[in-house]
Amino acid sequence: MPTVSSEELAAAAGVNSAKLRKDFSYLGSYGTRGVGYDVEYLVYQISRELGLTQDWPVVIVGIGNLGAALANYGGFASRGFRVAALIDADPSMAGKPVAGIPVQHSDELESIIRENGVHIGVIATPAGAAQEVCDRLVAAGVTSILNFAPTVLSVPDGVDVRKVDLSIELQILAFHEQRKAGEEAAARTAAGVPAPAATNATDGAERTSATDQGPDGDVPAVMPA
Amino acid sequence: MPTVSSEELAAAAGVNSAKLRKDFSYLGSYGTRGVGYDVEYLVYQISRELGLTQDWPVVIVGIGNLGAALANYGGFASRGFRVAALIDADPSMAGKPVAGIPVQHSDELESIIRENGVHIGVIATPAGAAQEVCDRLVAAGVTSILNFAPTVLSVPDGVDVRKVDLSIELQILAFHEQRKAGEEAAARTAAGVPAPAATNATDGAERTSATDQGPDGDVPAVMPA
DNA sequence: GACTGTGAAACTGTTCACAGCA
DNA sequence: TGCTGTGAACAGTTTCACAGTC
Repeated sequence: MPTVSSEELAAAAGVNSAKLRKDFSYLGSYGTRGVGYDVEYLVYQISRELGLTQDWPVVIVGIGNLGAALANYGGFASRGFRVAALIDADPSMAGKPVAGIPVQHSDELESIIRENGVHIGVIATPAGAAQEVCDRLVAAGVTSILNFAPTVLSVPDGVDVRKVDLSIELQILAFHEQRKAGEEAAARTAAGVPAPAATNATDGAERTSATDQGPDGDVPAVMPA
Repeated sequence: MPTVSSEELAAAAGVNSAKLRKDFSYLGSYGTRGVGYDVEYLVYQISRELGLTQDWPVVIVGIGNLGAALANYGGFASRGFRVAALIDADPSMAGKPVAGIPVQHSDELESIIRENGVHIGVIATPAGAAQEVCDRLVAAGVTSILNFAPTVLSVPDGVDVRKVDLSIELQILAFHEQRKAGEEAAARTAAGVPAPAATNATDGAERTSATDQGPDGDVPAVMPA
């Protein structure tokens, strides 16, 4: 399949073709009228725009179950990430290979970062250690941090942090599950009990049920502490 | 602190107070004019709306590093999730306790689901096994699936799937990292090279740098295959 | 006086619909 | 003729600003 139309791509992605064309147009005019998009060229252009053509060395700090899972995760290499080092505070881990990479002790953290020109760090430590690790990473030159520890990290301006909460996706599922149950109940009791306030409390958040398996706005932005 | 104002909450959440008040108003009128929101009551109302007051039994299928990490994750219990069972296809895992819960063989999958009234399943298997596990979960009564395997699952209507890709967050960081580098370069070359197309290609996506550490719309919705 | 709740205004994002090109 | 690229219409979201209540 050398070319693809916006219609085909849109169907595969579960969006409408106008949106897809408009989005692509922001990257440039990479399509051909009457024909569609050249697949190979399009993939290259999008990859470049997203930074997939670059090599990003990353370090993973905290080699417990999660750190090991991340180290073994195959998806990284194909997206331009290279695990430059695995770091753990436990001296008995030092030297042990995980996913074929020997674990290094956290004393080495600063020199590893500097020698490999690492800008991206992954924190998979227990909550208690996360802020200290974060501070050391930043001091050594890391400017982007992916945090799996259940703490909010404070960082200086210019450093990006993204926090991944493994339970938030479950919570979103439970939220919809609850709605499903509620709708059944409402359907049974001919005229359901009205919601306390505005009618759009029960808004159009039904999933498209199409190919939509991604994390996106399905839940109010504000959560309890 | 018995009560809290929309202003205080908004500052803590990194949003503006009007938005917060409007959002809360969709749940009902739980505040008091001149006073603010009663913290305990507010937490309860939001928890209820999000389904946190319910007990959700979940099963985790695939007890490798990631499955074990999930089983050990403390955040689940506090959000109303109860790990009803751990399931793995490897017979040598059977009976072995992980996070204090004995692993069960996948032959038991259907009976575990039925006996525990499980509606939510977590798939942490290799990609190859995911669709089969998914089909069995659905056949046994699961209607919400959290998929960590790098495959898109097909499910019948009425079943929710959320796919978690551990590398997508890294990719978002790399995307911003690339922009940081690009901006520096542009700043150095007095008048930077113009983007191929529209001016808003480089849009206002700078992170607020405030308390914003969550996954939210920072990246185009359409990704390469 | 302080703070919520909410219409209306401003803005942002999506979809339509079609001119323009291969 | 078929499909992109894009102004213009539309829809949805956020913010303003203030009336209403404690």
